Amino acid sequence: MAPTVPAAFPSVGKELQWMKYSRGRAGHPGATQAPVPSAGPTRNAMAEDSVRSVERALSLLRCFDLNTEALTLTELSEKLSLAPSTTLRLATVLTAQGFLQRSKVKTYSLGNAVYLLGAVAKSHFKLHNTVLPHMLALRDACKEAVTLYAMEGGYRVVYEHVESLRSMRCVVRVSDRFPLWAGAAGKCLLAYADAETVEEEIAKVRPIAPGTILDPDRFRRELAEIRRNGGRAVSHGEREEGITSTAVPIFCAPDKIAFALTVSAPSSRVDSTGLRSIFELSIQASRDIERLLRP
Amino acid sequence: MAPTVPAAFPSVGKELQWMKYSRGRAGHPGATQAPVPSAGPTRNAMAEDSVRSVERALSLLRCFDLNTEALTLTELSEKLSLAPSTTLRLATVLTAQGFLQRSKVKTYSLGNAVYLLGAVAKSHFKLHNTVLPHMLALRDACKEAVTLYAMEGGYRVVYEHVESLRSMRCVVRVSDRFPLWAGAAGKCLLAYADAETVEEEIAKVRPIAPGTILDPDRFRRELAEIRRNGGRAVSHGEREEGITSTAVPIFCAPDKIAFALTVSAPSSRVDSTGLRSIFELSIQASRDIERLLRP
DNA sequence: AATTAATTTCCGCTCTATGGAATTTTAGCT
DNA sequence: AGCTAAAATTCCATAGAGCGGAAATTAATT
Repeated sequence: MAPTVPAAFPSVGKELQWMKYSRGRAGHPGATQAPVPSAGPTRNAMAEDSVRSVERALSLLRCFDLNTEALTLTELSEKLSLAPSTTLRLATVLTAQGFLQRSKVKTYSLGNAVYLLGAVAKSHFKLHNTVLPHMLALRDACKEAVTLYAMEGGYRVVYEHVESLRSMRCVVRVSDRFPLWAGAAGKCLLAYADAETVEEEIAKVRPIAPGTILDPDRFRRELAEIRRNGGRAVSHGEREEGITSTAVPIFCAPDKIAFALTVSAPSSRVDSTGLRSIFELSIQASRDIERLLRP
Repeated sequence: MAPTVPAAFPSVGKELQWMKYSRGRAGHPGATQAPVPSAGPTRNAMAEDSVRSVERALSLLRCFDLNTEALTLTELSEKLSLAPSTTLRLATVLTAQGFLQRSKVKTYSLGNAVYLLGAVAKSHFKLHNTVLPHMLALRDACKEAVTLYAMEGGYRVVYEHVESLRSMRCVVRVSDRFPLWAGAAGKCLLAYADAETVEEEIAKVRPIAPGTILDPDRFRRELAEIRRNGGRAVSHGEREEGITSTAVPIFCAPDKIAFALTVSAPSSRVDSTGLRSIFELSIQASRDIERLLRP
């Protein structure tokens, strides 16, 4: 059902978790993507050991993302499919504990407790602390932006990012989420996903850039090709016009992908020999990182 | 009762929240401080609108701080005064949602959801985005470390910090917490707190550095003096030997302090004229920041 | 002022969340 | 290894926490 997320190196003290999303409900046309955390009556039969109110409270926190700074009570209760009274109660508790804050115009946003806890998490995050140096080195070698993606809840989300130093750069932010069905990282991650997940993603495809792969068969063939190449994936403007990017997998076990490591650049700066050297450097970095994340 | 925290500029979209702490239970002797979030049966009579399980789950998250990377189930349930079975259930839900992660040795630590949400909170945090530039400017002017503290749960916690560029520096980390009864920032914050809070803090005093003010009367007199000086506070090795630091208040309303802005340096680098200029620069920065946070 | 929408309070019912006790697993010793 | 103690996990009957509908209040809009 829900796209199972390959658990990352358990030893890293960092395991990616599944997340269930409700039907995408179109959303604002503006933002690239905006998944809706479901906390509603979608109580999938099983789901043992649920502490419903806690699950809901956490889903409430997840309603906020880089493009969603503030939400009203109504918006929250709609996103969560919860009664306004229930939503209010949860929001009140979260606010009292500093996980949310309320503006005088009665909108909620993430509170200082999240900010502070985030700093704590960051300081302990092995991923952050050990991988970033390697990404920096790769950036310096390629002179282009380097990003680390993981699959999560039907998206690829940015876990780490290092900007290029050129004045024209490709920039994303930690916590940004993009579709799996467009772009090198998406294909790389999907190449090692189960067929079910792949089909789910293929069903979502829609043209968002000139290079978007619209033909399902071509998409499937490309995934197979990528797997045959040990995970190397390229995209020419699939997600955004004029960007060429490469992706290589970071495995936590044979054929079990944890992350995709990408290098992104304006297409004009990348020729075929450049591409080859980027892959070489990326693969090397990937090997190093895999070793780092091992037990 | 619980030390009431002065609400910061409500308009900033950032309001500091109270938090209740149980008796300090000594804690490790190593770390400077380690408050224990109470989620236990200390259900203070009132406390309406409680969603107990959510409150407990949030307290569980708060068990982790910069000095507490991982905790076992038992440690958690002790910290929270909850039955192991209850703690396990909460921890399981938090883990399933990515707010916690479990290592193979069965210790819990903060999960990637916290890391990612923290990035979101940071990107929206007006405080972070508007204040930091001013702190950087102050650092450049003073050539010394600049830190922003707020009072919270009987501590002063670091909200922002900019390091000095000298090779000998005073460094703290966002989310670090220190006592209110030692150091310039603590005195500055207490100078505008209510008498009850002040007395609570005075009761906690113990010698942690050569400069610690042990005499209650002297402490009270100094707070009065600070208030008379518009909030300017100095510390000579009160919290840590060899560090001199200054603090000035950032008000959100007349006599309502939101933050303390400090400059910290090795005592050897600060003479009385240096101190005067630091205060001048700090006050100016404080004014600027207050204006920024106004609306 | 009138209308509508959003927020908040209230309350009775249901099923969730609880913690003690029992069981299993893990860790620590000899 | 075998044994013991501690920690983790499962189970379950029960209390009462959390739920959401509906009403009341407040704010926004015309």
